[in-house]
Amino acid sequence: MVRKKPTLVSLAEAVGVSRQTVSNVLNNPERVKAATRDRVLQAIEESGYRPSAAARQLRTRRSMDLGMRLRPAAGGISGSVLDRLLHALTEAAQDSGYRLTLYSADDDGEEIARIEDLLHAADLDGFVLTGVHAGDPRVEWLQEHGVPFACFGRPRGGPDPFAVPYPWVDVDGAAGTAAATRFLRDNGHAAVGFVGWTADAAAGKERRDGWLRAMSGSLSAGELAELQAAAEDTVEGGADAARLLLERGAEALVCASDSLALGAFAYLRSAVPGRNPAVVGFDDTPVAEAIGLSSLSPPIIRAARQIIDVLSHRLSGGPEGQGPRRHLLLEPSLVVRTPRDLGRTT
Amino acid sequence: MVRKKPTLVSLAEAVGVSRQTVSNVLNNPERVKAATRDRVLQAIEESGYRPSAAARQLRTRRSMDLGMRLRPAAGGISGSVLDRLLHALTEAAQDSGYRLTLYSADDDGEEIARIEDLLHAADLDGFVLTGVHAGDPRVEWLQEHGVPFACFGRPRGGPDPFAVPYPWVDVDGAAGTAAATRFLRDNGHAAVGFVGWTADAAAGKERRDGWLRAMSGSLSAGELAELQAAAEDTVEGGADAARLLLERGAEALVCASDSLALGAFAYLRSAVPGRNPAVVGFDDTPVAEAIGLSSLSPPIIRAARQIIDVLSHRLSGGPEGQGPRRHLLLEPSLVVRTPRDLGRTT
DNA sequence: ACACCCGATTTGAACGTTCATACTGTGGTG
DNA sequence: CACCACAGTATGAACGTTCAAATCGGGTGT
Repeated sequence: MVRKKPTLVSLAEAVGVSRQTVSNVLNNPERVKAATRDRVLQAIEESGYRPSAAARQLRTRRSMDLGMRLRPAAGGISGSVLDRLLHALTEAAQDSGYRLTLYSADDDGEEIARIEDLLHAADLDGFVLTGVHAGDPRVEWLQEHGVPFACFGRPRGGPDPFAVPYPWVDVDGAAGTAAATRFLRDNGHAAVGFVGWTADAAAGKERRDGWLRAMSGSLSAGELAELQAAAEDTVEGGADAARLLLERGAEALVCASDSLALGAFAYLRSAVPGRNPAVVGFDDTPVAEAIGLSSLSPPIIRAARQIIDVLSHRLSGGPEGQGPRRHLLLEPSLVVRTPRDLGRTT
Repeated sequence: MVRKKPTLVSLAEAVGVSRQTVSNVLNNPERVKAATRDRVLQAIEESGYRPSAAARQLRTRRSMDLGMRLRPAAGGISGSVLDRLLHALTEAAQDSGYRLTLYSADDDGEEIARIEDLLHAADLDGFVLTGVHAGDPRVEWLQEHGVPFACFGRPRGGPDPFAVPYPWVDVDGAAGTAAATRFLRDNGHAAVGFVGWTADAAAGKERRDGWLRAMSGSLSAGELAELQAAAEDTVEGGADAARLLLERGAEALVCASDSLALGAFAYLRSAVPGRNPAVVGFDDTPVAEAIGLSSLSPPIIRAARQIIDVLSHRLSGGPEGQGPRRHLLLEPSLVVRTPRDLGRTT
């Protein structure tokens, strides 16, 4: 059976020093003589001592605990990005000695209430925000109350995101679509089309710009205008857009999402039976892997690492000027797959 | 600006009572006179007081915090079930006043180490286990140390799951496939085939049994044997199996997973161009919705509710005999969709 | 009138840690 | 030789809560 939990005091008298010395071994090792330190460390090891988070938190008002909202209806084919972020954040936080606490809220206002709750009651040290937009009330509230936070996603729809004082990481959509476009062109497709969204202007425009950048030079502006289409972010939308662009002479397609790409993929399959569809999606969702669709994979692990690093630096009172960059744009990597042919399998 | 955080003491002297009275208003309201209670409650309201979780935890050795492991490679098309469970658990826990803390671990042994950590350091009150199997070392360890826990998923591969002393919730696979089979038969398909897994015997067998139950009576055992196939849990596997069963006369298919169903769906699409494929998947993953595939939706929210209820009952020292059932099998519900036709959209 | 009980409230102590400060001994300095 | 600096260690207090036990004012019963 397990003996009674060891504490600083019980450990101290076992070793024959004072509790503060043991505490120092853990928190300020340089203050204690090497010989003493070793004896204490060994005793800690043997007893399996773990400092009580509650006691420490009560004294220091820090919990080593970060909060993140779990969006309720994260469903949909691309909801998975946030889920993957969550996984990566959990690991990154754990590696840095932090814990991750989840909460749910239906809207921004409710989230603020939850944050206030957790801040007062549980002394959370910082928060990870997703889906921030210009004039976001959560950002305002957190800044006003001096609460550390970091965002996944730039604040869209406002002034230059690089000018805001708070940290964020984001995926460089333009770099992604540009890389995908170059890849398709290098593989012999001169006329690469782009399928974007009708809604969500900012992110969609960025992804289109990447394609545009990689295409310009070889085609006229008029020709390029013919090679792009906008649709709702659904499979049907993608199929419709693919049909349209195919008629206009597109030979390959870069899509703003995997949903669109899935539709385009399926359409090309049935419309041009002989050939494998040259389609690239965005976000590299599980479906893409399942059906063998090439897609742009966001560097979620890097992003999570960055979020934790920047929060951890801020929380340990690191120097203002130094530390990880405040704003970070990460390029997605193109995952190339060969489409699975399901119709005629042997 | 925010005033200094109120505490029991500051509140108490503001109202003119002792700290213990305020504490009692919160924890044992019946002990304090109605008039006093009202005065205190109002003061709490006005001041926005929140009891300090750390102080409470230090004193009571309870954290109101539950732990759950986030599996590292939860990817794949059906990883989403656990993610959806996580969402539902977050909400259910929050509703019951608990918080959810995540941790990651690469295997069961590492998970035990993490649990021990969190137990000592953070006083977690209980854990949610996923993917338990017969002779699971985590279960053994938790039981031995008297730590409350609840499982999502029955312990497979051992004796009767209903005989184990610890609580679990699970999805009734047989009920699901039986319902799907009946649905297809009611819609005029006499020969409904089943596509199962080669691996993962227990869960796969159960899903097949449901189909068998719903089919038996109308067909001979020999005919039924012809109408089932086993494949790897991939899209190609599903397509291959669909082709095979189609040749053997199947008119509709019930599949053990959405991956298989997706493959079968795609195959039927291209093999029998005129008709909409009559295929039902399992788990109702986002892909199913995207492409219009009917699927069996596991009652995740109910399951989460149950897990929290059973843990919460145990933790608040509820009577052994009463409270929520220890073992709960929940029937998935069939989500019927009309397939999207992407080839010939107008 | 006295002892007694009971509901309502208060007080002292404890949970395990860290901060601020106080103490010790040793070696160097005026 | 008295003094000081300093590294190393020890002590008191505090963080905010809850448990256990003490106190306070009325009634009641005899």
